[in-house]
Amino acid sequence: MLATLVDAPFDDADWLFETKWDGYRAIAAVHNGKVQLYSRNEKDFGKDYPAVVAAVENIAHSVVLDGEIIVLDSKKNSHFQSLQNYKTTGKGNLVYMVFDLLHLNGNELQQLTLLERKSLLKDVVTQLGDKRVQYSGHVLKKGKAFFEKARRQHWEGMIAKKADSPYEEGRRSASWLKIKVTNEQEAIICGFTAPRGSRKKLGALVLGLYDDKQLKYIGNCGGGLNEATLDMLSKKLQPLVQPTSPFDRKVRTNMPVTWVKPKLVCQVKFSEWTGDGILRMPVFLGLREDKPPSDVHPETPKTVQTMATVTATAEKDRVLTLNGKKVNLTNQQKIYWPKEKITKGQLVDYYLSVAQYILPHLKDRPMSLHRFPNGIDKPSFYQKDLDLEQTPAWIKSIALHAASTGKDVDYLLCNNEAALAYMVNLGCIEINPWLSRTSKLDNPDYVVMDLDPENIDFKYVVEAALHIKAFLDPYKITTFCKTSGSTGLHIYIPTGGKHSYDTGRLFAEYIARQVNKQLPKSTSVTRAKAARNKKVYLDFLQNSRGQTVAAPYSVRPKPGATVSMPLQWKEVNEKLKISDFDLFNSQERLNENGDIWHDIQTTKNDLRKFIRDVEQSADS
DNA sequence: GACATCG
DNA sequence: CGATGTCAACGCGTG
DNA sequence: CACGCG
Ligand SMILES: [Mn+2]
Ligand SMILES: [Mn+2]
Repeated sequence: MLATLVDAPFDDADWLFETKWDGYRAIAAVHNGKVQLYSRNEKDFGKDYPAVVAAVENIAHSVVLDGEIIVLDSKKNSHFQSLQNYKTTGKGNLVYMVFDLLHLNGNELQQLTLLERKSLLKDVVTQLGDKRVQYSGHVLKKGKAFFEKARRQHWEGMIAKKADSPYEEGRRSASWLKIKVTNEQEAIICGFTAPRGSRKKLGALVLGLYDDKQLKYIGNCGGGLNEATLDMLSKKLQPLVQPTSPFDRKVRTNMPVTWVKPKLVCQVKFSEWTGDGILRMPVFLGLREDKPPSDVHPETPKTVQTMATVTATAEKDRVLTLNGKKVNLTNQQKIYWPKEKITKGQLVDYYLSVAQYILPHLKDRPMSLHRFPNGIDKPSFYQKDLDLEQTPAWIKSIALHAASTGKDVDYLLCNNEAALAYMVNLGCIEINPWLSRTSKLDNPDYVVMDLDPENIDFKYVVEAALHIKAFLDPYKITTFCKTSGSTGLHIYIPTGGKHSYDTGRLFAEYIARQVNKQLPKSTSVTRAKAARNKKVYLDFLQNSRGQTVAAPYSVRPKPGATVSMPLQWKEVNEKLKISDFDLFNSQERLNENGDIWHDIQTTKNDLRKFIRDVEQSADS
């Protein structure tokens, strides 16, 4: 379980607050006196910290502990530097500071509340009675005061945890928030400058990180480098020297640079980011040998999606200037998710933060508005027809004829941030675009298979999805899968706009019926609910003009503020859960991986062979 | 959520 | 003035 | 044509 970085402390009775210890995160599994100690990348720590192993060995139970390996100074502070020092010199008060208990004597505890788990953990630690294993305490509710203490003590920061939260394995969670006193950032060493004056070996480190998959220059760091550190860095960097810059773009450094392969990761602290994304006053803190360079991304404080900002942005209304238009945002503090206490303002912030990724999937597509003006637990309604009288003039729309009512409908087009924010302000929690665009309204860009489980375990949805992929793979047809964010999965099959809705629907029906033949027990192609109880409904009927599917990266009006998340096919497995992706953790995935559905519009599938088989089956 | 109408 | 009321989809399949 | 369904 990882913490989400936020930017300000808060008081809340549902939360508890712990010291943020500065060392290496480590899991210890103790079973029959045997100990496994490892990092969150499953790197074995046992050999590096035999003292910790020796201490936890004496625990008289079978346990799995979560904690941080640190060096405590006389003031009970931890510094990453001291731990580095311990590794080379063996000096310092090494402590395994534990804060969670996952298993106890064969019982899985993940589903207990945090407070229940910590209470059991405290008993285990007390019973052990070894100074090398300590229990990380907490304060309840008063986060602001605790943050002041963190500042005075020069801690790295504090962790806010939801008191009733379960333990979420391996995931970054909205129930654990990291609030830092100083800014820190992992960075990749990409080169170094020549030494000046009395300094030896090297002058400053040239740092970079991966932003949207691109290696980006983030500044030079000359602070925090003493003679021993310079010596160590120089030794490690020499073998990595290369003639050319690892950056795609030319970087402006004042000094000539010796470039190195971007392999070595370090931790720096800094005062702030400059406007053009450069670290101001960075100070080197140490190497992060536990981190692969590909994992180094901007750790931007999540100013927006937190308890913290709700109080900070406590104003009722906001006016944002987006795309040169003033967008009035009303009732920003209104609660849209009562249980999660997520506000309308947070929803706006989410969509603006992922706008660059979601907008390409919305451009020129008529929108079905599904409005929840009073949150997810109150009545909602659909709206397709805009009242152009009361719509800002800068909102683009298109008038389209509805066959069933014989009326013309003015559909909203969501082509920029301003329109997106406007939609959300109307109470649109989810974003429902057509499958076709204004340039070719009767030809969808993709055929969609909508997999809806009806009282059946999600693993059968995964199974059905993999069967659909396996069925299409032999035709060399590229398919894209995402969570629906509600209960099922969506599979998109790009058609290059070469076929009508009617044809696309026939494709989808053919696929659905074939897969239903393979999995008759667990799937159904019948829309009537009674006929598909305890089955996965292979819904092919969304492939029609005017019908919609929740867009990629759309939030859903569901508990947990889940998000429809594009997946790699290898992620479509037994571990996948709908709840893996929500309004809090989706941006981070996007910042790291970019839009993995970016290519869906340009993917060219040759469907000729497939069409032959569909026609053949229609004949017989 | 936005607007019209009522008391 | 605030309180209250009104309105905000559509296509497909089945019986 | 009304209704269920998403
Ligand atoms: Mn669905
Ligand atoms: Mn469906």
